[in-house]
Amino acid sequence: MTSPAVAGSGASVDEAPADPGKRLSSEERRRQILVAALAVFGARGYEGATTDEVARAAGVSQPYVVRLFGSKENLFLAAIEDALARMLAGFRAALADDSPHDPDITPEKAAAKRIGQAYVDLIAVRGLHQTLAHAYLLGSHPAIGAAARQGFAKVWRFFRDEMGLDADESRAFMAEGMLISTMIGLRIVDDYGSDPQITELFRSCFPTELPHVLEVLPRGTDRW
Amino acid sequence: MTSPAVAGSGASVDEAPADPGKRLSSEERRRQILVAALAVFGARGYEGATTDEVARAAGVSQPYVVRLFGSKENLFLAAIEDALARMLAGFRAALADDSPHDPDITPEKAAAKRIGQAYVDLIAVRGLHQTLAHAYLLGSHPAIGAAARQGFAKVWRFFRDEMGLDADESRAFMAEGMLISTMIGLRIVDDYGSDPQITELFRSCFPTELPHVLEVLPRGTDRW
DNA sequence: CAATGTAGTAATCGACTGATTACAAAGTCA
DNA sequence: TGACTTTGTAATCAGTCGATTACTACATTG
Repeated sequence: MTSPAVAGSGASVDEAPADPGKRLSSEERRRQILVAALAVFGARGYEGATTDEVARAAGVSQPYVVRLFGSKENLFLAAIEDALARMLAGFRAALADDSPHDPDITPEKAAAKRIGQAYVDLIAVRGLHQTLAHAYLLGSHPAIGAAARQGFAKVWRFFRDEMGLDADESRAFMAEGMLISTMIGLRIVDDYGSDPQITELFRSCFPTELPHVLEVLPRGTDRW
Repeated sequence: MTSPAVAGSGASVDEAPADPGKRLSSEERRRQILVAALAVFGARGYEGATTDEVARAAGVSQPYVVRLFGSKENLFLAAIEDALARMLAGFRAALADDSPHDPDITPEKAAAKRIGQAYVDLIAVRGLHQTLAHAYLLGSHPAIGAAARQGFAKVWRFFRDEMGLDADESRAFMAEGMLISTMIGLRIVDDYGSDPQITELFRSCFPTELPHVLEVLPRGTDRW
């Protein structure tokens, strides 16, 4: 395994392997591998990703990845659980944030804006949105499908119960989220500025966060 | 190849192989294979699907699938092109439909409703929504990513130019579409009725089309 | 009927990949 | 120091999959 950097059919996901020869606790190594896994699974999907690519991105050997997580399937399940936990943590922090906001809008509107921003900010966690989106499409898979449904329902419950939105508002929120995830997975940002239609679509989706999004999203030849 | 019906790790997609021994024109066979491809790619994704599974679903041998389309990648590209053409054809038919509508709503609202309905009706084309959604997540893939971006932009242009929506309305439309695709890919319908939260989410997404959706969407042990 | 083109398959190959095994090296602690 | 645990790798295997090759059977046409 570990083919000599043949650069597969498309993007390569190169995480910094950190300084070599360093021994870490298995817990810390596990966290590193999860970060790498989000990037690789996000770019290639569950089946398209290889444990070897995750390993190289994390700076460890392929067998070690398999041993730490038991199997590729378990690694993917751990990755989406991690992604979901990060997302809900970000949402809860944004919800609890009581810094002064524009007095012209209601506190509910202000909270909604913060949470939308938190969702967009998660773009910075490489592959998080894409990995979740991939998981959402694997409903037919016995193990992954069940986990994905549970995760999706968890987000729904956050909007309904913790944020206090009604069903229609929650649906609208999730719909915007799915669109944003789709556009990230599409790498539509690559065409921003070149195609006027795409530019318009992009502007419409990130009305306020545009500068931040363009900054945090690698473009052009940059691969992730 | 063609393992003896070992039923992979999850769903099996069994298309009727029609009566055997029948020779068809390559054009007709191509169409059959595209139907099978949508079902298989939709359930398993691009990398997860195998040309052998597509072949069995279409009732032909695996090498013939490869020969007719050149490669698995070309087959996938043909599948998403077919899916998109079907979708836009459905949209255009719904837009042109001038049957009498509720006089309480504007013609624009009525057209929007018809097109939403047309989108939901495409659920009947097995795997169409899911295959497109998979394609949308492969933005990093050199060939598929480019095709997916073009297709996505095509839909956007339909809403803006042919349907005459403004940017915000178009975005809202596409967002709802992405949410619907996600819920289909998740197979959330499987949990409809069992989990009250899911039932609510589902009802919120298909407010009017619910009976039709529940009818057209196979549930429970039924695999697709 | 011969000739040529078209639809289709069986067999098989080479590359890839997840997993396993066996082993090495570094820390830990009595 | 020496036994034991933990982190980590090299080597390799068995299964899978897309693609290729070589072939057969049916159809069409002159």
